Amino acid sequence: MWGIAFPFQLILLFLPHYKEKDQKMSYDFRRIEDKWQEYWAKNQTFRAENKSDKKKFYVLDMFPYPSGAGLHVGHPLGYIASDIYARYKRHQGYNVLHPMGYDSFGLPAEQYAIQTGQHPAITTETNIKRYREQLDKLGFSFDWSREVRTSDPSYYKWTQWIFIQLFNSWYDKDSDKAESISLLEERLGKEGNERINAVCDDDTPVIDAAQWNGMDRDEQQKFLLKYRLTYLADTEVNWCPALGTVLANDEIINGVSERGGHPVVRKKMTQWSMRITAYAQRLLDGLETIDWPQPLKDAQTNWIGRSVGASLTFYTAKSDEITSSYPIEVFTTRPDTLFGVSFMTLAPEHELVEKITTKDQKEEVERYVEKSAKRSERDRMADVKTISGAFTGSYVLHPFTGEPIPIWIGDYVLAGYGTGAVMSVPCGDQRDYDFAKHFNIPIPNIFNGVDISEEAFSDKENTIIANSDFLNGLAYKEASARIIKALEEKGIGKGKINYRLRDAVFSRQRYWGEPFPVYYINGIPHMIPETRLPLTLPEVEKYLPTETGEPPLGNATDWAWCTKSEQVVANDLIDHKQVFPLELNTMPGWAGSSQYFNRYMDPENDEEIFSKEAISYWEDVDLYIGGIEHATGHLLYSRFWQKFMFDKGWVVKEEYARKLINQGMILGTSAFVYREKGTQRFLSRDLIEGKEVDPIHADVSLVNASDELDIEGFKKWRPEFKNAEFVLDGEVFQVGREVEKMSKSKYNVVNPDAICQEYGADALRLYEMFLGPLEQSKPWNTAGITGVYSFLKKLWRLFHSHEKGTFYLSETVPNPESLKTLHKTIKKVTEDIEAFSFNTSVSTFMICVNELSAQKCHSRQILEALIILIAPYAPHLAEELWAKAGHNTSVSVASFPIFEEKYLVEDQKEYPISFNGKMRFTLTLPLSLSKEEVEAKVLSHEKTQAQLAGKEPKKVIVVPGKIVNIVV
RNA sequence: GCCCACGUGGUGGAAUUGGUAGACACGCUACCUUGAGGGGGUAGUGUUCGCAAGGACGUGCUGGUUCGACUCCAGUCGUGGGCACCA
Repeated sequence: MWGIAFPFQLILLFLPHYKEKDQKMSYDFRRIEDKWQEYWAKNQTFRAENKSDKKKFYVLDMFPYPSGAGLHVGHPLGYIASDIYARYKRHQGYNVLHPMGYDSFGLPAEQYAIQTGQHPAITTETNIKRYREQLDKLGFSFDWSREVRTSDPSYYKWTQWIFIQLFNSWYDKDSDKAESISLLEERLGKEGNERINAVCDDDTPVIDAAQWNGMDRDEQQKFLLKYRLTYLADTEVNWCPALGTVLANDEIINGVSERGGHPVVRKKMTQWSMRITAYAQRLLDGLETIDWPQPLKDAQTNWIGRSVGASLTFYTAKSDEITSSYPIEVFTTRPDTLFGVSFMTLAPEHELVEKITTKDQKEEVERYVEKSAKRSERDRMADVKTISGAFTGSYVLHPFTGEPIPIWIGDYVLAGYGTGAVMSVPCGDQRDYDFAKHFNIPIPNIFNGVDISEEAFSDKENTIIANSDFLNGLAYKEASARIIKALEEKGIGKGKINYRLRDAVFSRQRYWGEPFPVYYINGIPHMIPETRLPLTLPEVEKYLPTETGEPPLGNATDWAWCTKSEQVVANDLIDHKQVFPLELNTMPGWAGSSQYFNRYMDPENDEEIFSKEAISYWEDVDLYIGGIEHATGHLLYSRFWQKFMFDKGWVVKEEYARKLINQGMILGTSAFVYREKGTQRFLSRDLIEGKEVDPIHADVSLVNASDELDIEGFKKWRPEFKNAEFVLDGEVFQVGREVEKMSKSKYNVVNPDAICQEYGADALRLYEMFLGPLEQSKPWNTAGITGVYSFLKKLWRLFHSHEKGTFYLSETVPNPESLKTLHKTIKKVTEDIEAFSFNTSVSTFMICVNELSAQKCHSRQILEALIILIAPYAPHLAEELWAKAGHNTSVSVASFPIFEEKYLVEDQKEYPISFNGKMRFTLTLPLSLSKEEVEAKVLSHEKTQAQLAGKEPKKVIVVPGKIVNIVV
């Protein structure tokens, strides 16, 4: 009995003591992180106030679409960076707005609903919960009281509201801003539209006041649609039959839908459009005023595609067969080459083709038109080399020479760009040149001293015009100005700036999006009253298009608007007198994300989109972090809406984000095992040379830091390989590695939850930053996290006394060495955060902790400063140490340490001594020495003499405090 | 084809903006510590010649500017991204 009891008592004696010491000493990140996440939530530590004497700072992340897959380690990268910056700004005394929300309308939830019948709102709710849990685990300092969800009626009320405001506006080119539609009506009633300089549909007829006043209300409304900033138009759209929806150009990849990969065809449909083209120039100009990455600005500049030139009209020649003369408008960037035109080319889809084609050519032209209509965009794109076209048989007359110019059609001219017609100048444009060569059309040379026998000459800068009447001898610029003047005098043309940017189609044939606040009377759209917003999404039985091809909202039974009761009523009640059908389309994904950054400023406001006080305090986003994939989508549309809001005086800044950073993508490091062809034998990586093998993806969690496979784990994971033979290289089986996009199908997805569980959120945050520059794409490799994990443990140990086994800070005056280490760190870390160079600040922390550990520093003065420095990066650990150091407020409001030069002052320098620019040895010398003294000391040194080997130095360069270079 | 970004050890990357290339980590090697470990520690680790001291080479490639170049200039190759028969 005693024999057992004695050692047992011994254990009892030692265990509690041992455990206690162990617990105090060891870095128990799970307990610490749970504790502080709870503390922040309970105390609303990061709640931002709209009224404050402090200066504001707004740090914004692109809000996520809550997908069913949850977050992988690539998603939080930008959030960690912005969180560090937000926390840093709080330490600097700013009132920081750092919100988060969800872009929760979208196709995946809808497709899931189609498959399962589950309402998208339910899936969305579930996904959001999951996202929130994952985000919370990472210790972000979001002000969750400001959360927005684009699918929430209290939010999309304001998306609908903005839509109505756009509907009620038009763009006046004279005032160069959006104006109220009632102003336009007033002017139309007084003077017609001849003097109204507006952005409007191309086919808008010129009318006088009498004509306007003579229209009935419906006709007037139809006419106004030509001006409204959001309008209904028959547009040729990318119709995807499989999805039953229209896709934007940027939602189509290689001719198939981005989501699902279904075929896409061209089709005419009545759609809502946004007149973003009205803002083309201002969207370009605005880029100059904001600190956004150049590649992103380039992408937007490209997308807007401004080109300067002239628009002019040619008239077709009458003939016995074609008895009327038709105008053909063209746009050209080279009006100076007008005398070099030797043919015209129309897009096969051009409306005039039918009218001007002669009997003789009819068959050929029809065949060609038919042929090119069949070709998909994809074919046309893939097949750039083939030159094809057909002659219409008709001519236009040259506006100055009167010469007849043959009219051709060719599919290299795009119906959707410019006017769908070009004046072809083969000597000055390679495509025109190739076309002319192919069809034996003459190529007149209108350039002085240029050989065009092999190719066209398109160098504007070195152009001297010849054979061109009054343009002879002029350069590009002068010739263009002269010809534009001449065209204007003749009344057949003018200088023009053309944009590639198209108006944005705003209708989607989907269920899970914002309903339009629109009902129809006689096919004319009317807005429901603002006071009745939001118009909430109706329930439907099925989320698919209806059998008659209507959008999913066509399945709703209660989807009609009663103008008397001002509410949604059953479809049965539609009488087209009081009750009218509602719009069946919904808004696209980018609608909800185009103003969310302003709504965060005052998210609970039910009276206004945001209060005047809120917008005038927060103004704009100081730092916006997100992916570059939104360059020509969200980031362009949101700028457009902001400019509109600015015109209306609702926001105070024309550009909503001063600075933007694109975080790079985190790539996966896939692992491969190699199976010998035709066998069940797997070979370790080093054994595959000369063998024919099939690489097979292995889950990255089965591979350790040395690329060794857990064979048993692999067999369990892929039971079909249970009996496979594994040929080892010595003791181990090695896998191959390859960097690919992180994706489920490649088994290289790394889940942040697992990492938090094993190493903690602070380690994950540090590691994501340590990986490399924020903007750069970089591969993920979980193995490396042990580096920052050991660093955190080392940091923890720095605050504990090994002897006492407890938390320990000394109150003694710090030694100069430790002060130097600290201030070196303050300097570097401050510079790094300001430059968004988070990877280098993590290394700086490591160096700092290495040095302080070596110095056995326990000084409160030093270590408390270090806690604050590191708090933005590892907030949980910092809070815990801060509390242990005796503080009872959150470290997040402590002032950031200030760098003091005096601690870094050196009195000597280890000079690198180089010969012909190559460093040979170093020499420590006092910094007080003059140039001459340094030179003398260095030259007399024995190592210098050895290097010189008796030769005389030709020249000695001394840069005091930096370097000595001796030229031999 | 046009526009943009980027090329540094076995790997991720650093370099005070023209001044000691490879900081800090991962990995690897050897050793110490622990009952054991996904623990802690010490030393080494660009390539190459050499027992060593020491030398040579080295930032995609070729030139140039400079006392001195990863850094600036010209050209070139490669990788990634955007746009694309845009008149």
